[in-house]
Amino acid sequence: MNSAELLFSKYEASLQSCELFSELQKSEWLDLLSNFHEEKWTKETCIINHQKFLFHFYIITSGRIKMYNVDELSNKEHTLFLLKKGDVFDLFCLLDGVKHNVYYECIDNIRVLAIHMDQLREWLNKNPTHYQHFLSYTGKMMRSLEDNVSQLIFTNIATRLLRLLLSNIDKKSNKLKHINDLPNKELAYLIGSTRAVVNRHLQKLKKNGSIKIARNKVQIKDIKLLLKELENENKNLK
Amino acid sequence: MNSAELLFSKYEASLQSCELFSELQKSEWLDLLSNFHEEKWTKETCIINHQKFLFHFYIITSGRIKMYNVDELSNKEHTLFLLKKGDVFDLFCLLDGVKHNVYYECIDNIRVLAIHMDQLREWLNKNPTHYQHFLSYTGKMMRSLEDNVSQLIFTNIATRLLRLLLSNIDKKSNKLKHINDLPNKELAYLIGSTRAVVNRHLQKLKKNGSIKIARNKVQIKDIKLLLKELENENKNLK
DNA sequence: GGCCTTGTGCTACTTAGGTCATTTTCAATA
DNA sequence: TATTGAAAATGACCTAAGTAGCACAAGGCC
Repeated sequence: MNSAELLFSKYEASLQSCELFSELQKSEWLDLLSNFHEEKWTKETCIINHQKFLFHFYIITSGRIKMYNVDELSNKEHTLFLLKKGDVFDLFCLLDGVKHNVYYECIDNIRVLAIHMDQLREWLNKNPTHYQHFLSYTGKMMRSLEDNVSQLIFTNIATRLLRLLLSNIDKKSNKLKHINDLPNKELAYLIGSTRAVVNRHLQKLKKNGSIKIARNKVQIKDIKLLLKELENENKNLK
Repeated sequence: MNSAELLFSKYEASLQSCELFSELQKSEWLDLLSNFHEEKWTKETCIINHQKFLFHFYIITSGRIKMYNVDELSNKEHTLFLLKKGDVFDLFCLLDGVKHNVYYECIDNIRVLAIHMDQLREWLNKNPTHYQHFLSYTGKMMRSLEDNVSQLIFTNIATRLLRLLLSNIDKKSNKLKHINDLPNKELAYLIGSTRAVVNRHLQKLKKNGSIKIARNKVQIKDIKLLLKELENENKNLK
C-alpha cells in the first residue's frame, strides 16, 4: 500500500462525507491523495498565522475547529463556522489567494489531511470537470452566509438560539450534536450575542422543560416544545 | 457588423468594468457576446419570478437594481446588494442551479445584456481557464458577505450608516454616488434598519454640518467630519 | 486536601433601536 | 394654483439585549 491508499482506507468515511469532493471516484481520490499528508493538532490550538492558510488547504477527518472573527475595537468574538469532519478550509484563500482575516481554534484534538494550495490548484487545472463541483459548493457557502445575514437582521436572539439548537439535533438519536458540549459563551458567539443573554434564554427553556443544562452541557428534552417556542417567537414578530 | 460586434462597441465600457469577466480579450468577448441579447426594464419593475433567474444570466449596462430579501413573518425588507453597471446576476443560480430566494427591483430604467444560463455554462466548459476567474470572483463575494455579517454583529446603526456613506463617495468629485438619490427607507434597508432610525442619525449628521439632506437626496458636505464621527462611534465601543 | 480556573445563575441597571402617531414639507399633476 | 400623496421631521414610548457584578458550583491539578 502506498501512502495515498493508506490515507484512503483510513479516512474513507470522512472523505466520502466531504461535500467539496463529493463526486470523486476512488481512483480519483487515490490520485489526489498522493499530494496529501496527515496532521494532528491538539485541542485549544489557536492558529493566527494567516500565511499558513494561504499555502495549505485542509480536510478535517476528526474533531471540530471554529473559524472566528474578533473585532479589534470592541474585542467581541463571533464564530463564523464550526467546522467538523468532512469540512474543508480555508476555501476563501483557495478561491482567490488573498489572506483571509479570521482566526481558527481547535475545539477538540483534531486530525486533518493537508495539501499544498498550489498542488490542489494544479490538480484542479488538470481536472477541470471538478471546477463545477467547486463552484456549486461555493454557491452553497454563499447561500449559507446570506442566510446568516438575513437571520441577523430579521430575528431576535431567542429565535436564533432556538434555531441553533434545532438545527443541531441528530435525527436518529434526537440528541444534540456538535454543540452539546460547549459553554454558554461559545453558543453566544455562534449566534452573535453574549454569554449572559444566552444564559437568560437557556434558563427559560430549562424552566419550561424543553432542555436540560449542566456545566458545558446542553441536552434536548422535548423537541416539540422547542418548536412551539420558535412558533411563539415568530408570532411575536407579527 | 454582426450583433456581437454591435453589442461590444455599444457597451465596451460596461463590459470592461465587469469584474466577473475581467480578463477577457476583445476576441473572447465577441465570441461570448454572440449568445447575448439586450433587454430594457423600466424603473420600479419588480422581478419575483425566480424561474427567470434559473435560466438566464444578466450583465447590467446601465441603471441600478436592488437584490433584496423580505421576511415573511415580519414583512421587513433588507437590501442584500445594490447592483449597478458592470454587476451580474444571479450568480447564486449560476453557481449551483438552485432557486435563489430573493427579489429584484429596478431602481432606475435599466439595460441588461442577457444570456441563457446553459449557454454561459457551455461557454465556461469550452473555456475552462475562465473557471479560475469565476472562482476568485465568488471569493470576493463571499468576503463581502462575511464582512456584512461582521458589521451586523459588531457595529451599531450609526457606524453602519457612516460606513455606507463613506464607502459611496466618489473619489474624484467627493460627491455621494449610487445612493445619493434614495429615500431614507432605502438607506435603512441597505444597513438593516428602519426609516425612522436612519432619519434620526441623518439629522445628527445634518446638524453638525457633515451632510445636507433634501427629499430623496443626501449630499456630503464634509468628509473629514464624517470620518471624525466614525472615529467617535468606534471609541464609544471602547 | 486545598487551590485556582472556568462556567453558571441571577440581579439590577442602561441604552440603542424599534414603534407609533402627528405634523410638516415637498413635488407631481390635475 | 390647488390638490394630493409621498417622504421627511420629530417626539414619546417600549423593550430586548447588552453590561456589570457577585456568589456559587464544578472540575482539574498540584
